Amino acid sequence: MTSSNNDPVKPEKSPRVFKPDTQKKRQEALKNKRNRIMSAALMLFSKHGVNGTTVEQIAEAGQVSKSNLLYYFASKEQLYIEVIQHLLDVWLSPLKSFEAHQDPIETLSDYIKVKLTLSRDHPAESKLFCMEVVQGAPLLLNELESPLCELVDAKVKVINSWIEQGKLLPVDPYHLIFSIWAITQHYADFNVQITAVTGNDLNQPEFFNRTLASVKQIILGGITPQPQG
Amino acid sequence: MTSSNNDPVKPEKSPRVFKPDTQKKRQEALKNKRNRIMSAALMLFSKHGVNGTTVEQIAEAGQVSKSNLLYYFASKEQLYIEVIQHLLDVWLSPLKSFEAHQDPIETLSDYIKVKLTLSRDHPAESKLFCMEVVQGAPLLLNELESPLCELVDAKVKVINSWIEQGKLLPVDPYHLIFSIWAITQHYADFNVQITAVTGNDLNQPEFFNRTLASVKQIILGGITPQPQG
DNA sequence: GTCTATAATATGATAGAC
DNA sequence: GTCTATCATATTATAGAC
Repeated sequence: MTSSNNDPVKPEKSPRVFKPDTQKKRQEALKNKRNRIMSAALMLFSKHGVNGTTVEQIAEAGQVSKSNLLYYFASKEQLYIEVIQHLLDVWLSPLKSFEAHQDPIETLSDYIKVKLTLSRDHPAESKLFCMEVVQGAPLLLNELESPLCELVDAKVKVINSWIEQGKLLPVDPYHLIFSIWAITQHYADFNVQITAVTGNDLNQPEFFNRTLASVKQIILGGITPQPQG
Repeated sequence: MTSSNNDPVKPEKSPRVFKPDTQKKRQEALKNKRNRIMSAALMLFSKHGVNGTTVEQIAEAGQVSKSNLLYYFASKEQLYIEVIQHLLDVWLSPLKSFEAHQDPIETLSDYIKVKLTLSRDHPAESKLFCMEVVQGAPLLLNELESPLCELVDAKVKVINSWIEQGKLLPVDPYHLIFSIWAITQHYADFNVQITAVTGNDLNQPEFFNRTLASVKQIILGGITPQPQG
């Protein structure tokens, strides 16, 4: 990076053969470029769909040439697959964080907050996931189905145990989970409609907080046991 | 074109010049053909997106030739626009049916049922609407925004009046409406995921009823006033 | 109104120099 | 690794006969 090569167009690409960590830097640069491309692809895919996005548009947004992009990714489909797979990491993680020994209302409340925060901070991921599933998840389903079912089944058991302990009013755990997903993701996926109707979006802190409170109230209000007496 | 033309491929296209209602029949046939094409387009657009669907595929599904399709619709985009516009009729109608003088829980309950029934019986419409909005509703927004806002604002007033009368616990009306939309539409749009997780879909009557009951419980449970004492 | 070419273009992907 | 052609193909739309 300190070499005499100061090409302003690609400052990250000046590996010095003298340095011992050249290999590492090279790999980093490569990784960064791939990430940049994938990030650009995610954005564009989520806005215009996969088939509505050209390789050239992605290349431009990722600040590489079209053929250079195809050097890093064998094909557009391969790029799409990698973007989708990368999505799943972001997507499945929040569900892992709720456990039976915790207070159900608090746990569900946290989960709603995490999901709504995800909708605010990663709308492109939410939208692309949405479109993929809406269209039948041709790519996603094989990879998603098994881990998703396991995760959901585990959480269903947790919810059922809460109900048995009287900590939660009786409710179908599957539909409870679906409802939380549906509502929280709706604020990302349908943000255009929401903004059209309310004039607000989740990036406005007051609106975020109001939304969070309302969603909690609606979802949790019907399943919170009343204090006896 | 006279009665002797019994081409079996297109049985609906045999208008007899002798009959006085030839004009009418012709227009009907034309309308039917347009409807068939639009119906095929809706199905394919909802499955593969607009850009993932070719005119030829639509033509095949609609049982017309590609060039014949382009005789009825000036362009693919024009066809798409008409499909989307046709959607709105189906889409905005159910919201019209709730009024202030009715019982709120019953009214909201009916609305949820109507919306969930729509998800069961018109999943393609739901999905295409979803994809269009997710992608920013480039076509839809101009047409949708104004009538949607009016409708929503009117319903918000109804809900607020219910709350003032103590018939409904305090809740943000906008988020209540969004939540109902989100959950009910989720069962159409994400049906692949729901089937993957539960093994069921809304076309199974038991599952439909269980879903309806759960959604009602979750949505209405938190906003139904408790009987005093 | 319907069909068979065919034009016009867009786009994914490759070849080969550097 | 990156670039400049360029190929190969898919696809929208049109022209013109019937």
